Amino acid sequence: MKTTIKDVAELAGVSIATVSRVLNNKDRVNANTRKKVQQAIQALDFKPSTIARSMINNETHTIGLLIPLLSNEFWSNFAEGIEQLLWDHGYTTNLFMADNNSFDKMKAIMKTIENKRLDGIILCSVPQLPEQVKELSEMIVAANIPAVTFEFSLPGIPSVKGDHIQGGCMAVEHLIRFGHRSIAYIGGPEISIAREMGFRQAHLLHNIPCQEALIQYGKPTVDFGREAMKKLLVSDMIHTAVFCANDLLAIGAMEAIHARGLQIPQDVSVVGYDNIKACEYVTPQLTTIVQPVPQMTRLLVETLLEAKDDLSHVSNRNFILPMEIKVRGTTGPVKA
Amino acid sequence: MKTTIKDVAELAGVSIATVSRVLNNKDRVNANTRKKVQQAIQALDFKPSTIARSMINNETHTIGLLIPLLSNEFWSNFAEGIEQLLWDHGYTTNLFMADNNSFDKMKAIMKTIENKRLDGIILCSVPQLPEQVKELSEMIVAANIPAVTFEFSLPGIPSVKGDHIQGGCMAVEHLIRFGHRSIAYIGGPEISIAREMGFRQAHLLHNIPCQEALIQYGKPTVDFGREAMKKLLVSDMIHTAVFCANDLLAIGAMEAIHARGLQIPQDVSVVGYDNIKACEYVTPQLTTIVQPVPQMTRLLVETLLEAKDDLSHVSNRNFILPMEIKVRGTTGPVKA
DNA sequence: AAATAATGTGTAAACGTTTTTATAAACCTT
DNA sequence: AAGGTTTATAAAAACGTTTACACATTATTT
Repeated sequence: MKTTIKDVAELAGVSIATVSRVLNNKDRVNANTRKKVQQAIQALDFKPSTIARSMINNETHTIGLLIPLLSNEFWSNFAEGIEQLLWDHGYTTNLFMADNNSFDKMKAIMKTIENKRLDGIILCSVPQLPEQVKELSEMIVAANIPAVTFEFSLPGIPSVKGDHIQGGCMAVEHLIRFGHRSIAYIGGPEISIAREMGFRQAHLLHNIPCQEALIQYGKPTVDFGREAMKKLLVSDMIHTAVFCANDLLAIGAMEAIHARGLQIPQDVSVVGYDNIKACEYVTPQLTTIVQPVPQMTRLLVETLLEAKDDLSHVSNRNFILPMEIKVRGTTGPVKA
Repeated sequence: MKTTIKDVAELAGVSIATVSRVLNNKDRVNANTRKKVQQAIQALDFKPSTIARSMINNETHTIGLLIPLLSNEFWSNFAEGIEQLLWDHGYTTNLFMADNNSFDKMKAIMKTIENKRLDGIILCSVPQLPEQVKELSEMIVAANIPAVTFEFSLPGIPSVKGDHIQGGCMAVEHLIRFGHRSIAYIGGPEISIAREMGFRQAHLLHNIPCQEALIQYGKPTVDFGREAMKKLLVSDMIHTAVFCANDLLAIGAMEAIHARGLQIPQDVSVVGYDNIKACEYVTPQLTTIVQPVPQMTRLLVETLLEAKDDLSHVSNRNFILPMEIKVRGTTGPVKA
C-alpha cells in the first residue's frame, strides 16, 4: 500500500491538516512541528497524490499536445520544444496524435482531454472542412478548456501562425535577385496554400509573369518531388529555378535534376522549405526557408498559461511570425 | 461549473449510484431508468471525471514514456509507435524527455510519475553509471510502478533490446561477402558499444585481423563522421570499406569520400546503422542496418500492460531482437 | 491584570466518483 | 397466502488531499 498523508500524520504525531500545511507551506507552522513532519515524510518516503490534489484544486498540471504526427522532423522538433517549455513551467505533456488530421480521432482525443480534466491544450492538428472547424470550436467552448491553436485559428482563441506567404515570397525573391525570371513551383494541397500565394506574390511585386505551366501539385514527398521535376525538365518550358513547398519535395527535385545530368545551381537553382536536417546532407546543401520554431513554441506555451489565468486577456492574440531564409549551395545566379 | 454525476442524477430523478451503474454498465439497471439516465447525460453533456475515478480505482490510464530526446529520427518514430499502441489499448501517453540521459532530470521525472500515479512507465533513457542504474532500480521498486526498459535492463524488470552485436556483425559480414578485408569503423561511446563488438565478432568469425588503426571514436554526428573519414583517407592504411555506428556518421563519411574525389562504392563501401530517412536522400543511397521498431514498440507495450496485471508473470522476459540489413547503393564488391 | 491580538493546530467538510450494504418492491414457489 | 428469491434502487463509506472554521495557547497591548 502507498503511504498517505495519514501515515505521515500518525508518525509525526500531528493531524493531517498540519502535514498538508508543511507540504504546501502556505499557513504558518511551528518550526519544531515542521521538522517532525518533514522527518516523517522522509522516513516514509511519502509522495503526495497529485490526483487527490487535483480533485480540490481543479488543476492537473498536465497539458495536452495534439499534433498530426510525430514521424516528421518538423513536428518532432516542435513537440520537443513544447515538452521542454512545459516542463520548465511545472507542467507535464500529454501527447496525442491525430493520425494526420483524422477528425474522428481529434474528436475522440478532445473527449479524453475533457474527461482527464487537462489544464489546457495546444492544438496543432488542423480540421480540414469548415464544418469541422465549427464543431471543434464548439467542443472547446463546451469543454471550457484553455486552448491555443497553431497554424489555424478559431474564434476567441489565441493562435500562432507562420507567415508562409512572406516565406514563399522571400524564397522566390531570393531567386529573382539572382536573376531568375522563369521559376517553377512544386507543392500541393496537403501543405498550406500560403506558400504558393507567396510564390505568386513575389512575381506580382517584381512584375514577372507567373507561368501556370510551371506549377506542379501532388503529395508532399520526395517521390513526388522527383516525378514533378522530371516532368518539368522534359517539357520545353524554360525555367532556371524551382521553389518547392517543402524540403522533401526539393530533395526529390534535386535527384531528378542530377539524374538528367544537370548541375545545381549552375543549371537549375532549388529552394526548399522547413529546414530539415537532411538539407545539410544533400549535395549541394539545400537553400531553404526556416521556421522560427523556438519562438513559436515559446509563444504557444506562454499564451496558453496566461489563458489559463484569464482567457479574455489573451483571446485576441493572433501571432503571425516571419520566416527566415537559410542560403546554402543550391541557389546561384542564372547562367549568362 | 462542470456538470457532475450529481446533476445528472437530479435531472434523471435517481441516485448518483444509479447513474454510476449505467455509466459503467456493470450492475443491472432497469431499462427505463437506464434510458432516463442516458438522456440526462446527453442533455447535460456530462463527462465523468477521470481523476475522481482514479481516486477509487487506483488507475489513471496514463503511461509515462521516458526517452532521451525527440529531435532524433529514431526516437520520434519510436515514440509515435508507442503512442499509437497505447491509444489503441485505451491509454494516454505522458511524454518525458531526459535531456539526453541527464540523471538528475530522470530522477525528477520519476518523482513526477510517482506523484501522478501513472499506471506504468516505459524507460528508454539509459543511466550512464552503475550506481545510477542501482539508484533507478531502487526508485522503481520503491515507487512500485510497473515498468519496462528499452536498450538496458534492470533486475526483475522486463526489457526489450536490439541485438546490436548481431547487427554490427551482419553489417561487416555483408562487406566481407563483397571481398573486403580492410574495414574501418567509426563509432563512439555515446552509441551502444555493442555495434563495435559486432564489428569485431565478424572479423573473428571470418578469421580476418581487426586493424585497430582503422577505428575512430567520437560524437555520433555528421561532422565527426566527415572528420574521422578524412583522417582515415589521409593515412596510408589501406581500407576499402567503412562501417559507421549510425547513419549520421555514415553520411559524414560519404561527404569526406566524395570530397577526396573517390567513388562510392567503387573505391570505398559504406554501411550505416538505424535506417533514417536521409539514407534514401544521399547519393548513392546508403546501405544500413534497420532496427525492428514496430516489433520493439509492440513488445514493450504488451509486456507493460501484462506487467500491470501481474508482474511476476513477465518479470523474467528479456527480449533481444535481431536486426535486418537494408542493402542499397553504398556497398559493392571490392575493386579488382 | 485584564483585554486583545497573534500563533499554532485540530476537526470536519469538500472535491466527484465507485462500490458495499441495506432495503423495498416485484416475482416466484408451494 | 406465507415464505423465499430476484430485481432495482438508495444511502453511505471510501479514495487522499486541501481548507474553512473553531479553539486553545501564548504574546502583546492597555
